[in-house]
Amino acid sequence: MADVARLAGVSSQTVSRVSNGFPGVTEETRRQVLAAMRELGYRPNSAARALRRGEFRTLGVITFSLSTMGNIRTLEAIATSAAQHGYAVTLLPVAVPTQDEVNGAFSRLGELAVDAVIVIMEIHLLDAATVSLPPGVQVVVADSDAGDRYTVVDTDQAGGARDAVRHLLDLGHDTVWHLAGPEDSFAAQRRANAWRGTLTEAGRVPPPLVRGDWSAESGYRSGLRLADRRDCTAVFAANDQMALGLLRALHERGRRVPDDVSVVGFDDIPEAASFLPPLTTIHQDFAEVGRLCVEGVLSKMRHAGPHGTEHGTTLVPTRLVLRHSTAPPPAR
Amino acid sequence: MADVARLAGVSSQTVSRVSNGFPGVTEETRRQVLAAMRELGYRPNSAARALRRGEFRTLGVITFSLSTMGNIRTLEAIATSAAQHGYAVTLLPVAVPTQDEVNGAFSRLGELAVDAVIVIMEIHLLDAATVSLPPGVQVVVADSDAGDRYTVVDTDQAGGARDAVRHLLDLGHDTVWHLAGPEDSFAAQRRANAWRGTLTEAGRVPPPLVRGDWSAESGYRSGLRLADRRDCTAVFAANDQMALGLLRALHERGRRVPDDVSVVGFDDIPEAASFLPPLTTIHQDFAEVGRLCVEGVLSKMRHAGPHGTEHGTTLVPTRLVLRHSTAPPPAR
DNA sequence: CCAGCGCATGTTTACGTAAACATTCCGTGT
DNA sequence: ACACGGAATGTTTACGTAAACATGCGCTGG
Repeated sequence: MADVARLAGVSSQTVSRVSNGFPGVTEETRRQVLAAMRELGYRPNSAARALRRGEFRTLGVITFSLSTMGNIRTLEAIATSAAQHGYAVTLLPVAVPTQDEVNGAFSRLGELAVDAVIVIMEIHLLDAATVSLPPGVQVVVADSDAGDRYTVVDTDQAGGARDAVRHLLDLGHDTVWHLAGPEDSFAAQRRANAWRGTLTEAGRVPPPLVRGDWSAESGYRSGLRLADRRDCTAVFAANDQMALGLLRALHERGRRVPDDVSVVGFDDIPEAASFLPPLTTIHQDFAEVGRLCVEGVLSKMRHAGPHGTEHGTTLVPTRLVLRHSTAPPPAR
Repeated sequence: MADVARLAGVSSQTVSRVSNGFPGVTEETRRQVLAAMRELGYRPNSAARALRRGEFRTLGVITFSLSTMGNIRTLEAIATSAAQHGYAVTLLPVAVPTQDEVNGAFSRLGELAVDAVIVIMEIHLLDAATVSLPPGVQVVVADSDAGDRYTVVDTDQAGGARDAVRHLLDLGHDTVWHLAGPEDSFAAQRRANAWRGTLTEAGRVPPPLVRGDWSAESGYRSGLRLADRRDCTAVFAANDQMALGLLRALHERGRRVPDDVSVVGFDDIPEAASFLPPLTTIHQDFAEVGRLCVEGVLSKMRHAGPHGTEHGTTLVPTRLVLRHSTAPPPAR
């Protein structure tokens, strides 16, 4: 910076002003400074900048393995949205979802160059960890509940599940089976609860819940069992991958979709339109979730009161995407 | 830090030594300092640290949309591997793959808190951009070629494609059709070249190349055309998504897989095992690619000579995963 | 015609850390 | 007993930036 100032024949402070786009610099001077910067290949040193300003212009994102499509899409939206606000995003991968690992991530985060944190994670592992967060670092949680203790942005899991079940009921099915996600997932829990609730509200008897683990393979295994039940004509799978496995199992057992069995998924992954048959599913707007996470955390940073901010949950609506995996039940 | 020093009754320099795990501190003193740190909730300020040390312990990753499974898995491996080396990862998303966007990403990167850069991207957009990189920032490119100008880590695209084609030839097919990825992708180009080369070597006539864009939808569209050709008994799809679309098209047109047509994919996405039928495909080891990117860039940082380092390409081998989408051709 | 004001620019300083150098203190060998 | 060496710790300083404050200059209005 001193070199630039020397070359441009100004003081380093003026260089600083130009570099930050501050007013109070003549157009003429600005041009000279910019020219000097270019000539010397000057780059502001972000460490010094952060030290001086007391902020990093960086958001930390804590997440488990990026193996689920939802997390990835959310992450991508976060990165894009953060960039638009002039923030960078640094990734804090947590290899294994254990309390120890999460604690580790949070304590590493303590010495990390980050102004705020977005957590894409089930909440229960978070509870014991947050205490070690440096004061003043705001947190927003995606994909969880617990709006009373954290600021949460999430897909409207319940609404989506309700739409899926209603759609199948409207087609004339007596009841709807549910291929659920793993027990320790709040998203899975809420989809399952909404499924049960919607059925009960409609006066139907919820069949026993079938448990999967999000993977296509688990959908396939569950599907093999479901395929043998003649009274199963409609299945709501908690995600598209399991729906894919389910489709395969039904096909292998000679049960046609949608003629014999209707299937609805959840997520609307890009491939869902190319399943056999193309899958009717609940579309999640991950981009919106990511965007809201960023805006939420930035606004918390700006308005952080002395007594902390109040929390709450923001729900992002879903959308039922009709394709070809659902139909009225076969005539009896 | 000064507060900690005061409380522990030592100088700030001793605190620094403890905080960095340096030798030359009595066990007794160390304990006192650690206690003081805990009591005051001290966190080293990473901005000051970076300013003083001249390094950020952070790697930048530039990538297009995280929409392809390969990029994501590579990114995840990079993040994990970087964490193991004590490095954080910051994400530089490039929304649209245009020259302008890439240039923008690189210039933002100039003022970013990053010691080195890993680029997950096709090389041709990179050429004009790199010039603006701050000196001393090392670059490693994943998923591309151009080992003469950059240090590249990539899957052995050609080897994988060769294995796929040979497998089909070994089953007795006369020739193998190829459903290629988009023209501007080097990966697609290299898979296509290896496909053609392997056929020619074996004395077969390569059928016209069918062009897709990686999406399942494009695989479906191409598949509809392929399905009508009775002389097409074996297809090598350049990725699993297109293979999925292809499977759907063949099924719709009544051509059985693998009885009438054999299909081999590329990538081995987790869902491939649940396709109808389970897809024989080429497994890519993205985790290894990511790991090698990190190690490569770190080693370049350590051994950066005055005249720059020499480049080169590291290839990560693939593996043919046999499932149920391939069989000998139907008897004529 | 000059006081006074506002704008463009310069000077000083502090941000938190760690390298380099300085000091202290203790034990050992002669 | 004393000089010496080495280990533990302290002191000084610089890293690059930007806020706060200071300066100088031209222009306006009474």
